[in-house]
Amino acid sequence: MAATEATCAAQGLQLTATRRRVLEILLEEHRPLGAYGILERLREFGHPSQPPVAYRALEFLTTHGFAHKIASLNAYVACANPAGCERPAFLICTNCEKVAETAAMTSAAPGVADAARSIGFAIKQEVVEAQGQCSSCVGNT
Amino acid sequence: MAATEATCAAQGLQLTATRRRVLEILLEEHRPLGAYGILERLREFGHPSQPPVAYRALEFLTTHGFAHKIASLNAYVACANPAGCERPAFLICTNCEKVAETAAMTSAAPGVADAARSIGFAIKQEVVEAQGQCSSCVGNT
DNA sequence: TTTTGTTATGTTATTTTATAACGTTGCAAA
DNA sequence: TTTGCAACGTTATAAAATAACATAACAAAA
Repeated sequence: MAATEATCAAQGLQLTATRRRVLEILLEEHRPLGAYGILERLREFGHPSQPPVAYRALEFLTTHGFAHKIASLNAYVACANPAGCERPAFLICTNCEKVAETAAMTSAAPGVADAARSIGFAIKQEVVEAQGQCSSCVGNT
Repeated sequence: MAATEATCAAQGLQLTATRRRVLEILLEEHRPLGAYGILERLREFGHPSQPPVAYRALEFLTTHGFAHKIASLNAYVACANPAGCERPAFLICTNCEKVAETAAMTSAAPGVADAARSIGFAIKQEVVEAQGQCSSCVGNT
């Protein structure tokens, strides 16, 4: 949260009340939350809670790397390392639903980078999401 | 298509009319098609076209590796190599919408595999999707 | 042959996820 | 002091996916 505030201050980004609240909600949960789950939480706090409210905040947060969308779940998580987040990849536990974010310094998927280079494909963005069981859940279910 | 037929025959899978038609539709398109796009095409051919029709066929096709879901697009593509498809990864052109499938022999994302190992996470499935521009589209848009 | 189990289909309705569109507000720069 | 811009509030709707339940087709068991 502090890192996010710092980044916003440094870059002149407006961390408005709703945006901040959505980020707080994501940080409190330790698992991905759907847009409508976020809306529910916002409602509890008396915020406006029509869908665009959540989607706008999420767009801001994901655009600037403060949160990420997990495409295979249609859900959102706070970034684990907002200060220096590049090419994030995710380990999604199908049992407890928690998500670990790997802060790969280099590409998480060099095999893909090689394949891309060989056919002249210019990669702009990577989505790398692994599903499985976290250490606490291995063996269960 | 031939490979798919062979696999179905070998494994006792029923490649029924609708399933076959959906796969043909995906093979004809050279780009990912949403479930409702598929339904439209089915309708043109006089097939029943309620949503579950497409989703059931897609579930069959994806479960057995004859097609893949592109999670970041909520869309589907025919598998480029149904005979020996493991750990597929995708290069998605944001300009022309075509998708190249890389048939990585090993994990497309070893960085993630390493991270997983180090925290005791057991990976069951990987989603690797890169967005960018294909060789024909680099420079455009 | 009839019954039974299984797999696939047909259909209606609903849920879940996401965006379009349009007016308003707050604030800073011209 | 108005003009421009970014963010917000709200209504409506689009797009994606699934729940639920009835029917059909067919092979194996009785």
